[in-house]
Amino acid sequence: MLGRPRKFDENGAREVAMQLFWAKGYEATSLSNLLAAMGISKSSFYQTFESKHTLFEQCLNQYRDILVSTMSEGLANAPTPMMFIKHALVDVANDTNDPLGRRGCLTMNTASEFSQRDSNIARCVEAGIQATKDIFLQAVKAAQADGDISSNTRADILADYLVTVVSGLKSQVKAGASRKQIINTAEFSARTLQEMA
Amino acid sequence: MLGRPRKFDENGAREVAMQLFWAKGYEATSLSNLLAAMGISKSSFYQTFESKHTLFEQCLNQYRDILVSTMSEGLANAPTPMMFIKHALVDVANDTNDPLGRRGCLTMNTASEFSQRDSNIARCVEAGIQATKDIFLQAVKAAQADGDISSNTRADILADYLVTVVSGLKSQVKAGASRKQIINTAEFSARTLQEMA
DNA sequence: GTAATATAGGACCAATTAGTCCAATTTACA
DNA sequence: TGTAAATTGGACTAATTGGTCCTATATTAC
Repeated sequence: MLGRPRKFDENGAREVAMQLFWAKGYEATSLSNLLAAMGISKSSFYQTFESKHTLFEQCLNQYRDILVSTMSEGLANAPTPMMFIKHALVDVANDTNDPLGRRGCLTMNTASEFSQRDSNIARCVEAGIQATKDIFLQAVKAAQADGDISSNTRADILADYLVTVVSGLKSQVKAGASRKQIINTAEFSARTLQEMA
Repeated sequence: MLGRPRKFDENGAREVAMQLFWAKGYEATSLSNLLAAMGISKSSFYQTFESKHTLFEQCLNQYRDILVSTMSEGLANAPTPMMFIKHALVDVANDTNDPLGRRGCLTMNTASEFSQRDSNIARCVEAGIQATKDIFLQAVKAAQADGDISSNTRADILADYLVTVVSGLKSQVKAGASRKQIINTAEFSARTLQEMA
């Protein structure tokens, strides 16, 4: 290794950028915003991350990876798969606590902002959705094996349903829904899985 | 009435603008885009609509009004309230047919883009959500009276649930979900209402 | 010491943005 | 015919955007 070593932590800076993109969206996050938050100069930025767009794609993937590992751990550590599912739904209500929480899901925010206009981004978005769907699918199959969820409906349909409901709940939070309302909707959705014939 | 009459149709121009905002979002729709689509000059634009932001608020309200009247008619003309609800869910699948359909819901798109940053917009968004919620509430109560939906769950909770699921479905379409997947999820959601004890 | 690399900072750029203003023109009605 | 109002189009702002480039400096390994 030759030359002066990097003073800032690349992953840390990317994490900061991800938080900004998550809260404000891609377009609304200006380069100045990024530089200020990341605490680096424009020169360092372009040397390290190539462009705003490249950095954004990295952030999208990082978000997905974090989400996947968080969910996987959640599933592994949950008392039962069904309790993991229920928690995944009801936990969205906690996003209502501080204003910072009302930022939705970076993947779905991105889908909304410009997956239609950028096929690279669209692929990142689809990969992100698929990743969480896979975890829900695992959980549903296990819950069906446990008898907590009826096997009359195909597991992949239930996984799609869960992804849809969670993304709907996150949207509602972002749109201003109350904590109580999110809890009610989440609990009802969980009940539908348990009580369907 | 004095002076030269307006050559273009104000409501028509607003409608065109609404379509653009709906498809691309507020920021991504530039003034040039608007002028070209609306077919008027910059001078006429500012004389008639005051500003891009003002026009956008008008479009949001117009969108809500159209949605409300469409849904109200749908409910009034449906064979049963339950069939209206089911149709509202399954019909989202038709958005997958042409790429133009994959633009989500203007109200929720707006919530995602910048309801956090603009309290006026946030109020428009909340009013829009409340309006569709009210119609679903009406439908649910009627379906409960018909015995098509159990009365064991409060109607307002089911209305919130419906708003959440529909917005989730629209998000999934925008993110690239297949028609089949939307139909499956929508039909399952409809079944949950019918079969819950 | 020297080569290699990272740093900060600032000059610079071309493009785009929403918005203002003005002049010239068109159209109606009284 | 004159006045009021709407039209177009273009000139013009001030600001911001993402991005490039250059210089000077700092820090490391060899």
